Amino acid sequence: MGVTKTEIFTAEQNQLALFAKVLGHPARIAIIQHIMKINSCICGDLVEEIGLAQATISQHLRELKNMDLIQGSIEGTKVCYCINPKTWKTMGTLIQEFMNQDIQNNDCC
Amino acid sequence: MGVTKTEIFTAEQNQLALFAKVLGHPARIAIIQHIMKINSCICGDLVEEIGLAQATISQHLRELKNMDLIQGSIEGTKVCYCINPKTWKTMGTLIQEFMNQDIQNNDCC
DNA sequence: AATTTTTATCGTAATATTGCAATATTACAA
DNA sequence: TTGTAATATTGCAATATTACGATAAAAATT
Repeated sequence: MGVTKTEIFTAEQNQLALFAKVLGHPARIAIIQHIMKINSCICGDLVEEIGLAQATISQHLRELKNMDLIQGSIEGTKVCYCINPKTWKTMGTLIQEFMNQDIQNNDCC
Repeated sequence: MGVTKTEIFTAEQNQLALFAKVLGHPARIAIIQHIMKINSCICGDLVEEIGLAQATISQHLRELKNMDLIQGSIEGTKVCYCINPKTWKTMGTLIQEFMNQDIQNNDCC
């Protein structure tokens, strides 16, 4: 079917999965890393930086925007993107909470 | 096309994306949380716990196994699963490294 | 041996994702 | 206002994912 049965899971499980999903593509990882590395907003150099077609990059940017992970502002003909710190922190907390569950009693398998 | 161009990204970007991708479904989040909660390996009660068909659960378990995030051992007619602590830690380090990049100069957008 | 229990696999349908060419849109420049 | 540059959107093809019924396999129980 290709359609996820979100209704049988908690809101937290669904949100965590959505965040993980948007990070689940190397292009989107690379985009975020590039914004971080430049240490300011990026304006237009993503297509050369990452080797994908302009339409494809735009699509990945839209997905990151849909999750509110990045925000853009129009700067003439260009559009500048940067991380949305609030969502970034929300995501970080959710992921960390999930990852930090301690693994105990794992001598059974 | 539906096929990711992994060859234009670094091994680390691809691996991080693969880990994120496998966490990008609420059923797999729920499976991991249940194993953690039980605090030992789980043997067979996943289908009732999560409301998906047995074949679907088995498929999600296979994906977690493919990423080496869980390991199973046969216990009679049942199969017991637990977290693979080594991969879990590897993933945690990768994700944390990625998440902890500091957001500075984000007053530009 | 026949039955039951549990899990894996196969096949299939429905939907989602990835990628790109073509085109639209928007703002600036000449 | 005509052209140029940058980005978004549309439409499409190829592939991937999700879900489940049916069936297989393997061990335990009767």
